[in-house]
Amino acid sequence: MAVHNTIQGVSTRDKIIKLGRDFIQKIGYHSFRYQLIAKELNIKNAAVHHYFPAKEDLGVAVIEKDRSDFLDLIEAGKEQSPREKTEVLLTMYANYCLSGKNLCIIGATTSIYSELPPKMEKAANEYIETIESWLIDVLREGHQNGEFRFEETPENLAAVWISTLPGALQVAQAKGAGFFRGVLEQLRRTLLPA
Amino acid sequence: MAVHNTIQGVSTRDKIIKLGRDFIQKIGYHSFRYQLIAKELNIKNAAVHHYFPAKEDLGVAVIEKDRSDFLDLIEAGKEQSPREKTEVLLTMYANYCLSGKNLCIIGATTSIYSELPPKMEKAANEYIETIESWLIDVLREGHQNGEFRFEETPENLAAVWISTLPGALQVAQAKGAGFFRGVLEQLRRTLLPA
DNA sequence: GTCTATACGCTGATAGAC
DNA sequence: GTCTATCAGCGTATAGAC
Repeated sequence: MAVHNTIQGVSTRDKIIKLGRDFIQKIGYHSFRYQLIAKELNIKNAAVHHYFPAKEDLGVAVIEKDRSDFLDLIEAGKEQSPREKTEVLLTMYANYCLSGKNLCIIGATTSIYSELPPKMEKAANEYIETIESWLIDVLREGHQNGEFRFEETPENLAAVWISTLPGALQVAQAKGAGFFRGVLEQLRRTLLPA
Repeated sequence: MAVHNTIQGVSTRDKIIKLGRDFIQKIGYHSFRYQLIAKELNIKNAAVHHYFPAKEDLGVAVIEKDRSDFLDLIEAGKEQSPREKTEVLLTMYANYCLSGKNLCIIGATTSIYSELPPKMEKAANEYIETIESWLIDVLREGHQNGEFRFEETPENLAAVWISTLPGALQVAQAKGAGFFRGVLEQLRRTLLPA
């Protein structure tokens, strides 16, 4: 599909997913419209529907793309220390904040969770599960090798992190980037209590 | 206005605000419609518009009502210890989780922050500021009297709390109530590190 | 793959009678 | 204060030509 475009670099389909993700993270799934993507790509509404017949199809593709990118990221860093691995996650969120992405995928989906079409709910659950289970493993690994010194369970600590990061990204819109930096500083401390 | 209704108990206007808050916390501001309120009160769409001509007017009223309720709550507990005061906040959120309220007002507003009408943005900012400044004071008070033993600044710790609580409420929809309890347990520990 | 054109439903909102 | 009636606008989605 779209062979010539693929050869040139990025297919229209991939551009749509990328733009869809950008818009969803900036204004949320409900506020994002196909027209925004069409305008950006200088095509028409109907052309976007050619790739993703229903909006929820694109929604699922965006979630899965972001999950896939995350898996690539952790695969690339699998030889790093636990501390470095947690920094990957924190840096990812710091970049969201700095680049005007007001929501992560977790926040974008859970803030409208009760309204999600079944396929999107399923994709969101898998997405969250992926990050959570990875984080639990990283925390446990760091605890066992002595790099981390927290006293709570890796499960509970991971639960706090995947709640705090989406929440802080949202609240930082009202309180500013300094607010978010303070939260990051705090999360780092939870790994090494005095 | 609506004197006879007020005498009977609760005015239609107050019922609309209460229902508006319920719906906003369950399905979010964008998904909530006047028709849902009208149906619940056995009146028509136009009747709701009589009290709140524009949807954002009701949005503002809901935020201010929730802020007012919170102020009443902390006024009632002003003689409590810092520890008891923090429990008031945690219990409030635990009740959200248990009563099917998927979003707090902070989460409901910050998840669509970039799309908020100016008046709602202002109301949201005041709301967040109210909770944040109260919490900072409580944390500082508890630290000074020795009830809390955290090592970070009250400002940063408060920032974490008002990010974590809205975030955890959202994510708990996907992970279940046990997830939320784990987060609460963890937050309590941050006041008393080992 | 992209277009024009259009249908459709829904929601916010208004006018005016009662 | 509540109603009936109605509207305009928007967003999703489709049909069919090119």
